[in-house]
Amino acid sequence: MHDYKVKEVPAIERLPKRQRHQQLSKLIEENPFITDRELTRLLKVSIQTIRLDRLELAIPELRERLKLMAERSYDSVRSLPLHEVIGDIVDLQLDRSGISMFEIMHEHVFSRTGIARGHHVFAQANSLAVAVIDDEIALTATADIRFIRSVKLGEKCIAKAYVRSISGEKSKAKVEVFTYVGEEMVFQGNFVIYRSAGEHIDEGGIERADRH
Amino acid sequence: MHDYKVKEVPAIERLPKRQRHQQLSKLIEENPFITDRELTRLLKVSIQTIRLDRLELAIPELRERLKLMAERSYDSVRSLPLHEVIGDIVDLQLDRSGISMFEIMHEHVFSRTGIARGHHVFAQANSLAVAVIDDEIALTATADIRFIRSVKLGEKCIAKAYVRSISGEKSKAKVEVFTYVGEEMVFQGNFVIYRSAGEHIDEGGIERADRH
DNA sequence: TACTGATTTAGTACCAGGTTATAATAGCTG
DNA sequence: CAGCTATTATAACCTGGTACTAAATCAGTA
Repeated sequence: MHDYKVKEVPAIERLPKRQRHQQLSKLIEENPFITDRELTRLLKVSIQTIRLDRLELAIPELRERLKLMAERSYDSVRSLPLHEVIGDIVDLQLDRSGISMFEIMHEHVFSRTGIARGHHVFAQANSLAVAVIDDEIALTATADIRFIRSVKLGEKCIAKAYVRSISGEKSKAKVEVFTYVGEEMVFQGNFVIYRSAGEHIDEGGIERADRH
Repeated sequence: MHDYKVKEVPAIERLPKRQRHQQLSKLIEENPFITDRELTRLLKVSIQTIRLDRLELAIPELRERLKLMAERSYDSVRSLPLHEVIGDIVDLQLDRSGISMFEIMHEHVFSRTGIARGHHVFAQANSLAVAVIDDEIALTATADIRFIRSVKLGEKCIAKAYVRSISGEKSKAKVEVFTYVGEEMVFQGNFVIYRSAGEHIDEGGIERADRH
């Protein structure tokens, strides 16, 4: 039984499936939270096809994907129940103070000078200022910042944030952040952070917020 | 109907449940990957009790926990774009003005609210402010910024930078940046940018911070 | 034309890890 | 004893799948 014949012909019109596979991979990579059912809508094929595709491409099911992501992050996370932060939080006292560490890598510097781009240093400080606020929603309102000296490739930035006032205005908090490399202060910022002040914003998304 | 009488009595022997709650919280915090069934083994109570406990303590089920963790990590993994200018420069007149465009994507927002993280909006403005300075080295010295309204997923931010002063101080330039979504101003910042001003700042041997 | 084989769709049974609701039981306590 | 809480049991249902079988569709080719 001469089984082969597909190989001999260049198989020009075998594209549709390949294309779909590419699209599928891309879609899932872009949004790992997508279900097969949602994918059927996007790719216009049956759910079985989606599943066969995932099987062929060795893409695990939604739950496995989320579990893998959770595991990966769990390893590197020091059990903060928190928001997203640039830099590693090494200490955090909500509504009081916080410390994060951020090492300047290649991708953070101007390649020609090895000097860190300002917004990375800012991002560390900003996300720490947001993280230290103990509230459901915290957004930066204003910031007054000073880059005291430039930070270079390989340096470790230690940012220390202090919540200065929660008084009076309930919906705003003032946070001071100082970033050091060693003993030396390299950045200083005064942030005003909007906070939800105990209000509950329900997006119908993930949480089940109400439940009583 | 006075619902409370537990309060009146010191409730000395109400401990077992409280204790279990404490243990439960701790166990789940230590290992968020644990299932209810495994918890029954550890706490020696029925699975219903575990679930009632989680209900009371507002601890979501395993899958929700993993999803939350995955979301947190997914957000932070995609921190800041690593390269050069953030946003697309659509117009640039060195030492005068510049315009860049930056679309807020999934990776720029808090997943729960769809609101962009401040440092991305800042990053666009900052990198534009640096780009507009016609010098070998340009670094942010200070910035005074205001987030006028929050920017949301899908919105296109148009940042316009104007170089306000090169006078007097040769080594500093003042740059104003306004960021708009449509007609609406969403961010405003005053940047002071250090520039090499013909002088040669020897940083790691190479010059020119940016551009191209 | 009929056969072959890949692809796609459909349908069923089953699973984990739950939620929701309802009821029964145990244990104390006034 | 009634009345209460806490616990356990039972059953129906849900999501987002896996595993398997089978049928339908299309393309090529002998």
